[in-house]
Amino acid sequence: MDTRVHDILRRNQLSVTASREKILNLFLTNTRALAHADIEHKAGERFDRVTVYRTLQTFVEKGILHTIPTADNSVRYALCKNDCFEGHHHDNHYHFICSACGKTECLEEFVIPSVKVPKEYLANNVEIVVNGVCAACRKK
Amino acid sequence: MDTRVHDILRRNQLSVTASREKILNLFLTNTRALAHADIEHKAGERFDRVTVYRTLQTFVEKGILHTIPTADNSVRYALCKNDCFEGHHHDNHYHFICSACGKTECLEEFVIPSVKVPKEYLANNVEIVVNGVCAACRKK
DNA sequence: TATATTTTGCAACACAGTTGCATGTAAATA
DNA sequence: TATTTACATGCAACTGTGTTGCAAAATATA
Ligand SMILES: [Mn+2]
Ligand SMILES: [Mn+2]
Ligand SMILES: [Zn+2]
Ligand SMILES: [Zn+2]
Repeated sequence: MDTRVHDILRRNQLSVTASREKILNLFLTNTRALAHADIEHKAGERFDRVTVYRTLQTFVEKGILHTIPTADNSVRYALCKNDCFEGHHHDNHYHFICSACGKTECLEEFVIPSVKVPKEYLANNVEIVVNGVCAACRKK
Repeated sequence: MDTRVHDILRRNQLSVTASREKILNLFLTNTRALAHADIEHKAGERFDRVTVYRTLQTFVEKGILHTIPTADNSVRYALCKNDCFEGHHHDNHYHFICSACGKTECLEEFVIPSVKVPKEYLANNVEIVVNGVCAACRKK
């Protein structure tokens, strides 16, 4: 169990429970984003489906996780950087999904390009998802 | 009923049925993208849920409609331009969703900006959805 | 019009996600 | 540490969305 797990939960005024520890640990020990099903399989078996849903919901509300929109309309979750907090996400980055292995990554190192909108329109937020093949899969 | 309805169906080797006419007409007489629920309400009442699903599926396969990914994971459909055909979509544009009225538009007039990916990665396809407020809603 | 081919509606199902409520567990307090 | 209080969990039941098989109906074709 990653040592940060306990701290992150306390910092967010969450009581430390087995399911929260287990699920948060999954994200701290994996670089890739996880779908609900991944979590239910890896952490699950031991926890009720509803508990997994509620835990993920809580983590998103607290700014511990953020969701990633995908073209196939399945929700994935990834760790937020430290500057997200309750009700205020600042996840100014876009995402990459490998079509071969399904790996989903936050690309935090690149700047979101500016995107045009029609005259008189106001753009608040730009969601970008890049589909492609990751380095590991290209070598195969 | 829009005069193009019949032609579009025949051009795509689809038999002309009441549900296909009605649903296709909805898209030709609306500029905005429609969700399944919109269609079921506007065209529905008269058609079975399953028929609406199958009709939309067929239209997407034929290249008459394309789907739009949204952050809230609900599928929306919009008319393709003429250069899409069976199994080959060429919808190189991004989308705008108004957070006030829900209007969803294809922004065909702008170029998709180039987006960086990590070294050794291959980018195949970039999905962009801009959330904001449309001109009509800003004036209110 | 008669026939072959598609499409439709219905029922039944699968799956994701939500809600209410009683019980169990963690945190706060004494 | 023992007690109290607040919160998290599991279960059952439910809703919404999308799919499938099949018989009946509608369409296209000759
Ligand atoms: Mn991210
Ligand atoms: Mn479009
Ligand atoms: Zn990969
Ligand atoms: Zn609007």
